[in-house]
Amino acid sequence: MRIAELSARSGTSIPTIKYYLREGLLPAGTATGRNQADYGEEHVRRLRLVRALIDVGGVPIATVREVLAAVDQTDLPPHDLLGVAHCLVPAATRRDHDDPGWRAARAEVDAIVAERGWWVHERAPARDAAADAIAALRALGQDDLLENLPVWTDAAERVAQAEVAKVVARGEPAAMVEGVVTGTVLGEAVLNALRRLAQEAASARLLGATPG
Amino acid sequence: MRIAELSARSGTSIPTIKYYLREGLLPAGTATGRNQADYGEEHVRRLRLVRALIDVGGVPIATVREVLAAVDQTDLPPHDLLGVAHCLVPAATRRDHDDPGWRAARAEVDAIVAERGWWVHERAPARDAAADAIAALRALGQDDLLENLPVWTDAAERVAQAEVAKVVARGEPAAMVEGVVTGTVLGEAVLNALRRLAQEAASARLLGATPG
DNA sequence: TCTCCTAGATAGTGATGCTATCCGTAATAG
DNA sequence: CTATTACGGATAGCATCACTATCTAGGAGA
Repeated sequence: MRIAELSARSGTSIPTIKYYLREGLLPAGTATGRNQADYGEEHVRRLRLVRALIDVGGVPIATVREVLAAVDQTDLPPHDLLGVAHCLVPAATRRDHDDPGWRAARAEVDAIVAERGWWVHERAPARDAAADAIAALRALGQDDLLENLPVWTDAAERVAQAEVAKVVARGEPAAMVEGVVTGTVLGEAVLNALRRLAQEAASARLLGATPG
Repeated sequence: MRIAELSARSGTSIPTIKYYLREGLLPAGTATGRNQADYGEEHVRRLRLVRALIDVGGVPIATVREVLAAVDQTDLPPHDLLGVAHCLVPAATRRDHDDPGWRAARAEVDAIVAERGWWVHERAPARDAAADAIAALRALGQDDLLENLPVWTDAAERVAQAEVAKVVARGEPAAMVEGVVTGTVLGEAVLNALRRLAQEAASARLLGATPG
């Protein structure tokens, strides 16, 4: 198919598709002439994935490129599958990692990981990300909210277990990698939205209000 | 205190503080002369909150302004407390809401809300956000991952219940509103990071790998 | 042939989140 | 009592991001 059809089938404008081609988010079609190329189903699929990551997941272009490069590395050992998802954690904030408050939060995260018996790389970016957020809550004097850390950890553990099980059940490496990416990013979006809904429901229940 | 001290105490540059003042994220200090103003502890506190929302939560400036305006509306009825958090859900994507796939996803969300007996506003933005993500997963053919919807819903329910309980326990309205904002945004950051860690752990466990 | 489409290149756009500079005034150190 | 520094306020500039528009030269289909 030519670019016009790819555009129609994916709901993405032609200039945007060209931009993604330039940025390496989408492989070039097979050239059939000096200025003609042919796109296939895999381009439609890839384009839909890109749009989902960007629109729903809010993943920046540069990160999408990295992730897709990893996705296309089909010769990954199974264990490194989730390594792909590491690219998806935004780089650490500029927070001062020498700040005692931050170091305490980071130690707290490490303690949780150890206590749960989680096998996590010592330098996983998610450790820092968790520490950032915990440190921020403490700095704001919201320590009482952090009493829910065990609840959060439990929830994270259950959810992650179910998710990884589904992905592993696929068996085929390519499908697994794609499951990791979509599951991590879009699953996060689903979970966050459900949490907001549940919060509204819980507040209505506890404060005995009538919905507006 | 003057702006230099406010800058030092909050770790935010003076130009940035001036920018926040212009943008209405930070109330002006009490003027003590034609070109002098005095800032207090509440400015340090507010500035730290602003930085946490922006740096850790990734909340855009315009949204921070809306949220803070709501926070300062101290005469809210308790039930509307969580309404403040609604401002924090990013506006719906440009996804076509007439798309049948999206409408099905939205119906699925409504079914979950009904089944759980959640009391949620019919037009809550989180309903649309959840539908966006679910529709994207279906469009990408990742239906097997959506079999985890009950697991996600359970997790969201437990977490939200604990969180709302903590906030309600505070009693004082001003502290409750601040708890809603920080809990929603920073709690989300903590939860997402913990989920990533748990995923890595679960994958190591299921695939029997050794940490690198 | 005539018109439209195409790939590829280059440049421009609008939003966001700061950052830099200037001005006239005020505190303050010597 | 000056010299230096800091201040508030205003304006303008900058870097990044994610597109979007335009141009060129070359096919494709009627």
